[in-house]
Amino acid sequence: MARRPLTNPRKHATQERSRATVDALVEATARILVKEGFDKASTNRIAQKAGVSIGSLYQYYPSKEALVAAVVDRHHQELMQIIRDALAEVAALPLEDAVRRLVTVAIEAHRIDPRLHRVVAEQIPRTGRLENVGAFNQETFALFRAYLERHRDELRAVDLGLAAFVCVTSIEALTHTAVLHRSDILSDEAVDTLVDEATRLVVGYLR
Amino acid sequence: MARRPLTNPRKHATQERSRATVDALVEATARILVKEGFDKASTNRIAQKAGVSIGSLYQYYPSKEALVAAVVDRHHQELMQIIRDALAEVAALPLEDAVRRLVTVAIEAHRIDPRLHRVVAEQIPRTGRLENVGAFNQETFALFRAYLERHRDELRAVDLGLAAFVCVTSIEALTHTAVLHRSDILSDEAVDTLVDEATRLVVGYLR
DNA sequence: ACATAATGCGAGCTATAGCTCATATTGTCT
DNA sequence: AGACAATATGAGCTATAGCTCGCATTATGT
Repeated sequence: MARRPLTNPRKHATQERSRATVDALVEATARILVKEGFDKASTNRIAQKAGVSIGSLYQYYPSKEALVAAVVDRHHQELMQIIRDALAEVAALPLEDAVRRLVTVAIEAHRIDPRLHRVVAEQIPRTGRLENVGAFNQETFALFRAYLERHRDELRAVDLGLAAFVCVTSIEALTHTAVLHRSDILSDEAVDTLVDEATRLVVGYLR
Repeated sequence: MARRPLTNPRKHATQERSRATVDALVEATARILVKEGFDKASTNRIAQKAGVSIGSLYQYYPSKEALVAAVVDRHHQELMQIIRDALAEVAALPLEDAVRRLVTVAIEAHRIDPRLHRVVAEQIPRTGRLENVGAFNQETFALFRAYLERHRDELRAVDLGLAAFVCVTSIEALTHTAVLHRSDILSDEAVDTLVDEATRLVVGYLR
């Protein structure tokens, strides 16, 4: 296996000024990745676009990969928060309502910044953040599983861990693929149909 | 958008000897990608491992990306053939039998060489082969849709194009994710359960 | 105000990746 | 056998990416 470069930030910035620098670097990295692709995202270019010197860049991030990883992590934090909120929101709703809402939220989340989402998905293997993604998914599985446990009376007999895997993976794939490769399915009228179908898929499976 | 390097082969090799050269190059690229990762796959290294001079490499492939694209394409051809065969095989089977068989085949296909499969999945964005993947999926959708048309009497009223999208995307995601990230679900005993669940998901949705 | 720490700077070094081209070898055809 | 095309070779050029380091500037605390 290839040895990966370090991807953790170097210092923890304490002053206001330096936090701004760090933010600018991550933001610039994201913008360049989206607009110009990974290859154009050289450290010099990132520093330039961030309005920061190359020296400062290396004070906070030990490598280009670390910056990309920061972008990936930031995006994942945002997504996880959306998922947590959504699952808290639907905790008491009956199965079908809950699933429908979750599917809708998933589509909305993917639509916030599809280009960044695509880039993040593409860059994950490079960042050595695959394990993090594993953890990320684990949390989602666990949260959804908790919902299922609470609503066990609405379900058929089924291993809840496995069911959570099946449902979450399917919903994620459908929304992800639709947003990134099938914008035709997502016209304002068509979205509702997709939501209906995904809901039916999951609900039909669970009971 | 970033301009991508050319990814098409340069000349078409006619003699026996040169075809061997080309094969060795693609094979070496695949091996290096799997064992050492994209960064270590320099053109010099590929040529060396293929037992071919760097000059010869550039006679057939204009860039490193072209070689990676060749690996991706080759893998996709193989997968598509498996899918075509499987769908031909189940064409006359009733819904549940057909789906169960397809899910099984999908898992088997992913298991042939999981590490290569993972690498290919990771490298697709870099190769500019996303459109090809689109086409690849289009064909799969079309083939499965044809099956659905033939068995319409077993299905509820549903847009077959959309249904094909939902089913194929779900099956692909479940098998892909299970093989790459959840080997626990794929122990010899557990596979059957996964097959059952995936089958139930899809069949329940379709009727 | 001064000392000390935190942050910022950017010219320039090192390494290596991608690639070319002049030349040599091997195959094909008559 | 000779001529022409196809294929193979690898030393070495060019460009640029990643990164360091010595020094300048700005903040903090007393």
